[in-house]
Amino acid sequence: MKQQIQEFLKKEYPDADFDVSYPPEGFGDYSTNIAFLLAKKQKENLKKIAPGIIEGLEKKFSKEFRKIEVVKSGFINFYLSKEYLLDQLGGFLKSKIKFPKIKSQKINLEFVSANPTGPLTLGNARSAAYGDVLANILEKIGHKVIREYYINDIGNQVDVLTESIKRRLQQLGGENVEFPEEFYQGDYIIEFAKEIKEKGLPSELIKEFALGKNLEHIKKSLIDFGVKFDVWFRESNLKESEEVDEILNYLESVKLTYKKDGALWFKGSQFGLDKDVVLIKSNGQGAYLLSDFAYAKNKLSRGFDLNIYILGADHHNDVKRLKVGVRALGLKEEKFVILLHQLVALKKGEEILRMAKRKGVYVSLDDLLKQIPKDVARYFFLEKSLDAHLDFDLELAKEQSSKNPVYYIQYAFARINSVFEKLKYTKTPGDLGLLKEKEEFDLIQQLIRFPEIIFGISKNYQVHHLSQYALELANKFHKFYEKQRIISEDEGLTKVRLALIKAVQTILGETLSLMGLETPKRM
RNA sequence: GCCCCGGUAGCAUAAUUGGAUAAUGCAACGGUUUUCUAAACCGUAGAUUCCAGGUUCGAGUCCUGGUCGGGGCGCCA
Repeated sequence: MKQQIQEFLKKEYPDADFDVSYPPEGFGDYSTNIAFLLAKKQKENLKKIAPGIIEGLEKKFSKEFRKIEVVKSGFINFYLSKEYLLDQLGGFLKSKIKFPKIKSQKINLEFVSANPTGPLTLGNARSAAYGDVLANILEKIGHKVIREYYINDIGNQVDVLTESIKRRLQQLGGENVEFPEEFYQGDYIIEFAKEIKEKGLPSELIKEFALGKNLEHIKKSLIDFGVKFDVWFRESNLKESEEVDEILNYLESVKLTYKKDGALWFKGSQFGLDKDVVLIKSNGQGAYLLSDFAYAKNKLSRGFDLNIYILGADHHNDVKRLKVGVRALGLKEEKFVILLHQLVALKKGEEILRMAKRKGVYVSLDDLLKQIPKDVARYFFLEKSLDAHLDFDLELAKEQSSKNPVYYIQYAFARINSVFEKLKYTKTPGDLGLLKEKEEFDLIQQLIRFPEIIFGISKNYQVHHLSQYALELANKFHKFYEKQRIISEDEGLTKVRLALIKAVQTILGETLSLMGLETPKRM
């Protein structure tokens, strides 16, 4: 309905700037600020303009609303009619959730993409939970989504990894070698070394062994966390690809590259970067940025209409560079969306530590999942905006795990189920008109927002709105449940109330599964 | 020094992207169960939205300056 109002107003008043939003309680179901924005623009009196707008709306939506009115503040408020609400409820019961129509796009969603140099950290977990749910939502609304993980399997960090293992091997052999700070300090490196020693692997295979081992581990952690990828894309595949040559040739042809100190530079400063950047290092190897450019081009060549990246805030500089690169290469900028998530720090008592894989200072996703259930962990990340900085206190998380709001939502689901164990819903809703109570209509109103919320998130990527929504729906159900009896002497009423909670359960189930959470029948 | 993100109740966060009375969970206090699951419900208390200006019908949200915290400014990825 929200979109319908929006579309209608847009058509009627093409150059008006306005919003349709959910008002605070007591001001109807929807509201718009078009009246005073239009009044301002046309330098007209609000009182003169509003009636005309309302008249048009009333004509168009005579069935949907029982009241459309302008209030003192200038908002136009919409009150849904009982008939419309019941009609929508009927629709839900036939399991037809009508989503706003969209143009289906082929979307590449890249997330996590942690270096295969060790276990996933909580920062990676955040990206994993958020990306997974965003993908679910985009699919729900009708897009085709590929979940992609970019593996940085070449470059300096891989060499450091390999060298770290070699040193540990030497130490195992009783040699007294240095182990510098910049090497990977984690215990898993020692484990790798032990295994390599046992198997007697030759030194040239150490790199592949370590990468393989780490990747395997990463995949397993992600599966434990309920996250699956469609494509695992190796950076090394780009190395010999035509994309790299095309990029270099193109940039050269438009004179955006030059040589200096034995390296090949890209004139990023012409596009607003602080300084130029290296594409090919003086040792002849491509810099990571060259891979990034090639990767972007590669994604387009695979026919994606939209490419979404979810990156940690420590990459914010890369965002600029990537965007500049896309522009310089003449690729379509609007096909690239980059979302940054703020970092997750580690809190131990009063101390706050920055996670660092190399230093071995981190909590891994595995550690987390050993301490708290998967659903609690996922929800913890899903309820927060990407912009929120997180100081993660594992002890506190463990302690409060049983109080996590996720159980509030799941409990509503289970409660409904237990009613159905007493009395089954027979697939005939009966006379919906018997629904009269406030709690009942609050529930229906919340139900019909579901497609609107999903649509909203598919546009603004604010995944945490979904957990918010689920919480509200559960809240409205619990209130209803406490106040009104579902199974009663009154057969007709019992029937429609069963139908109502059936619809609630359907939508609750949808939100839970979109978030990748269990739908428990009992708790 | 420059760039990005944040500062909201004791704690952790929201606020539909400039809207109406700043919301939720945890923590605190009081109450509700012979009836479909009390992991619930009802109520009380708790906020100068970091500070100072500004923009306008309207600012937690935008602008300027400051302040505190996180991150980034490499021929590392």
